Amino acid sequence: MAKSLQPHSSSGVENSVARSCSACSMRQICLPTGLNELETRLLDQIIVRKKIARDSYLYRIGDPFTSLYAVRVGHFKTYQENLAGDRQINGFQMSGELLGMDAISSARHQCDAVALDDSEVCVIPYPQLESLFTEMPMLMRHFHRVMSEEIMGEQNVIMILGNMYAEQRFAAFLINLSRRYALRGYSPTRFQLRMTREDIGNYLGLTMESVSRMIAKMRKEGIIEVRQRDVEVLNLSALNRIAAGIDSSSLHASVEMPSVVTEYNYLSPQLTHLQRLGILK
Amino acid sequence: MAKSLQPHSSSGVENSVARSCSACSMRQICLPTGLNELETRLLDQIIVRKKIARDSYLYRIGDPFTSLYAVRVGHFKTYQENLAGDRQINGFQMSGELLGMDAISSARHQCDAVALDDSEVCVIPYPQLESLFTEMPMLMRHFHRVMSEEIMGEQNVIMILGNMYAEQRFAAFLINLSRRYALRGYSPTRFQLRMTREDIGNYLGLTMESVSRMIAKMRKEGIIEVRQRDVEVLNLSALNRIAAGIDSSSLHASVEMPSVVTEYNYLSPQLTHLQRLGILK
DNA sequence: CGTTACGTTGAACGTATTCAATTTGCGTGG
DNA sequence: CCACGCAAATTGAATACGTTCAACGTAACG
Repeated sequence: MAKSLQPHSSSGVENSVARSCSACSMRQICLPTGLNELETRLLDQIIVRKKIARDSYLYRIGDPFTSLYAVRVGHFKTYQENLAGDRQINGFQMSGELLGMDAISSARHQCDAVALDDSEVCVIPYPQLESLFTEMPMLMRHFHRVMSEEIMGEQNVIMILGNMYAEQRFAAFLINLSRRYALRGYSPTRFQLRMTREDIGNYLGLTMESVSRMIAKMRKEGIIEVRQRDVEVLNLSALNRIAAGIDSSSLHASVEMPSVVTEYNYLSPQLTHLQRLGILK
Repeated sequence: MAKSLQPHSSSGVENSVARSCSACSMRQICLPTGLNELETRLLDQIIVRKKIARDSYLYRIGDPFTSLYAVRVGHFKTYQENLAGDRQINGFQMSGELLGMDAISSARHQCDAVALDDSEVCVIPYPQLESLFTEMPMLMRHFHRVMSEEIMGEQNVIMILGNMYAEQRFAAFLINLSRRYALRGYSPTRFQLRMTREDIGNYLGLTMESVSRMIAKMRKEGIIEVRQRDVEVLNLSALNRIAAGIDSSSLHASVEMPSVVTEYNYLSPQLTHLQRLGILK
């Protein structure tokens, strides 16, 4: 194998392991979950990394499908486009999440995937991945779980879009982000929005203006604090109540009170009631 | 193997093959697609059939996940439920389609699945199915395509719910049904709605009343004829234009005119532009 | 033939959108 | 360092789309 093309290699002994799945902080969330050392190494051998600059495409609608992509660093959005040129954002992806699974059946990508930050992905050639499945049932099983999670996640979006008011939608959106950051070891209450208000609105089936109004409302009620794209969740249970649609807005949301809604456990691998109900991913 | 438990067996030589995938009219659409005779037989061995009466559950939210289900006869709806008890229908399933894939990751069903007709399903024990994948790469690959199609289908719903007006939504709904019936050898222009207006509205993020009004509007414009649940599509290209959002309603929709929208091919296994755009499944 | 579930239609209402004006933040150049 | 220009975000007022509420129809079934 050729030496690293990266400048500033810390030493000459830097080898493939140093940049392998085993050394990746996302290995408990990403594809190698549950694999042993040897298996991880086998998976490593088919993966290469790739940097994607902010606002540039990872892939585009119609591109031939060759690989899945795991986000290593950064964030992405994926969207469809209709004949009139309107876009619908399907989701925002962060580290450890897989992109491109919707392209398997048609062999062409069905979405555009755009980096929201300067990002880095692991390129996973799909035919080789499928070949590995035969030798590595654990990998296959986990892959199926990942696809199933993707389906669940989209069902949650369907619930949001089909059944919720603007305020509920935005609350559900924040809760979802909160939980995903918590899973990655980040704060569930303080994080940055990586996307514009317009992107959020598009994703939630609202306009940018409506999103802005929901933010203003929740700020006024002391549920969140937002400066630019920095979000602080001040009252998560109020957010949960709003998303669940059991918050009569006559109640003072800032008053913490025993609630019917079970507080969810940010780190539990088990699904909570709220997740099951589509409020969380 | 025991003799058939069914009454009225036409003869004593009726064996397992007579009720196998090889003999099933859905084999080109369902799981055994692409398998050879031997492989199909292996798949058969893990499958049993089950009848589900109209309005009864195939599975319920929270049920332990043991099997996937392929619809053999009849129709189903699947829906999620939120804390307030509101339901959101995720989809309607017809013959040859697979149910339960959203349960793989959590090992519990995430939806209720209810039969809209007296129906029959093939019960596919999931652990055994996964075991087969190791020996039958074709089966595995097709399964991945099926899951990927499920993801695509849900992305289409997201597009409908996030981006379309009531009229577009209903048009997209009809087009989707039309195409799926066509794939099964039925008429793309005459079919029965198996669900109530309320179910349609729920699925499309509308009320029953709105659906009713859209039907009335399209009838008045000569695009469809509807009597009870019998639908006849009189002007499919108008329907396509409406769904695509390129139909200025000032134009007389009943006048057939050259359109930017490519007429889609009902039977092509290839994805058309419209499908890709989320208007079709 | 009444009962019930499902569907249609009309009118008033409400939520989110549209359109427009302003504000804020940030990068660039004078 | 401030001025400028641009993109993103906020806010307000008018409008529109679909909902809600209510009354009426229609078909299936005992």
